[in-house]
Amino acid sequence: MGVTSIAALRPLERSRLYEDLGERLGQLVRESSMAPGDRFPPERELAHQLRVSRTSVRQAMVVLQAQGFVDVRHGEGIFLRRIRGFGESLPKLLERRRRLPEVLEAREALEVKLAELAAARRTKEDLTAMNAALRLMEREIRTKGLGTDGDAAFHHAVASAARNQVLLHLIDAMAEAIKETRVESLSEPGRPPRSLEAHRRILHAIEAGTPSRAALEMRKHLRQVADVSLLRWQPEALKHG
Amino acid sequence: MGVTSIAALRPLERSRLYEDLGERLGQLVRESSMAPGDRFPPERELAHQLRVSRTSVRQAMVVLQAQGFVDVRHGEGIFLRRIRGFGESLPKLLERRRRLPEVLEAREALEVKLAELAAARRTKEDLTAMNAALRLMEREIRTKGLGTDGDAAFHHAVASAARNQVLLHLIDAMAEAIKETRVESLSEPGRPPRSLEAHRRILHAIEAGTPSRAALEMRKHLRQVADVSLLRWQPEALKHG
DNA sequence: GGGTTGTCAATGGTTGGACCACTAGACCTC
DNA sequence: GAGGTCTAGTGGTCCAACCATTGACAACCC
Repeated sequence: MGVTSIAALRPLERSRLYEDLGERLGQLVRESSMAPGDRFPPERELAHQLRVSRTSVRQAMVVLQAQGFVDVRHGEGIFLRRIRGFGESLPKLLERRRRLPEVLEAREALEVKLAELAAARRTKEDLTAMNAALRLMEREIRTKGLGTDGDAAFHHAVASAARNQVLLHLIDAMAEAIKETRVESLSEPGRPPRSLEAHRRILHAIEAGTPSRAALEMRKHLRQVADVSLLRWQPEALKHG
Repeated sequence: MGVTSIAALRPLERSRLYEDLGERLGQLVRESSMAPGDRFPPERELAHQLRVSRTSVRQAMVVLQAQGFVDVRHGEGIFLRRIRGFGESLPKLLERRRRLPEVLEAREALEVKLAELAAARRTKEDLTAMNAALRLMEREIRTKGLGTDGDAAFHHAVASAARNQVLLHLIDAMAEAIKETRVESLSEPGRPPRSLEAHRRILHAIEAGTPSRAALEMRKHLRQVADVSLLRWQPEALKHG
């Protein structure tokens, strides 16, 4: 075995200072019995005590603010909003491949509802978009592709038709992880044509305006998607690393 | 009517510079035909062209990075990851009260699935927590409270029992908005005791380990919650401002 | 020629310090 | 006491410098 496989020689990746600070602040929150509404020490003091510049503290805070964990009020101070998951961002959570089973479950939760709503609210334009997506998928498959682009376009069209920005935002936040599940699933032999058929059934239900049937077809479809060895659920206890 | 109600005199809230920058970058992304993978201009140049300090550009980028919209690579540059929803954070989206109907729909999507999973995966400890939550809710109601704390504790216990960190993260991100819907709903006359009953039925299903029934009961419960005038769906077109 | 090494410019990462803007509370005046 | 004024504390923004990483290319060596 060559030197390249020695664990100690893998490229060491340095985290950014503001990320470390975020974690540190998480510790602070969890270990100091702070409650929602409590004020943090001033930025200047945090900077001094943690031996970093105020700029770095601010970067950390700006992120926490955007994630809704703290409330930064000009002239007043920085206040804790919620404790659970403090500092954990979804992108970071989704990076780990072993989370794919969880992603599938979340995807089902969201997309079944999206299909249901889409059946009730879709416009003519929405249906046009869905049809176009399926034609694209068909073309991809005919030319020996997996049909991932058409697949993605279809699900996006459904999500748009549901007219719910909150749901749309949640599903978008998982977009990248979902893409992985899509590739994983469509790579299974014989899968693309079956997937196309499933999509057609979903579209018919949405076209017919029958929410419950749309939900049902979407659920069936996603269960099928999840039925790939790599994507199956494993209890926490069995996972390594 | 006093001067206090003149719209122009409401406390004008200044947005932060980095927030504006985020939006501006969003414009840039949408209007300049950038594609995922493309590189942004260097921070220094953006700062110069937008007439702001590099610090402010960096704050904006740090947020976008945390939200997964860009990829910041030391020594290389900043790269676009995804376009849809660029710069829109969930907390900001949820701030608007008129989104409550959408929140309810998202909540149903997630919690029905959580209940289903909880019925399959709950441990003895999970059930203990759920029972404790219901006892708390009962106590609150007996003392003329709304039972919101017990309600929250119960739903949290269910979410934990589902053993899915992704779903947990999503529901947590909406925690504050959900709290509003909870108060809104439990304030309806006669609602708390009925809500408690619904919770009992959910718990029984989870206890019995019957996912489909747990899902059903949770759905019924949440439809009930949503049945309050303020929380009903209104099409975009009818909304003001 | 072909690989190795050194150098350098571009670019993000971090710092310290200055000054601005907002808030709440202390204080003063009447 | 009501009202205004002042001020200390705190976040918001800017600047200029320097550090760290990357990639490209020149210089070198065999």
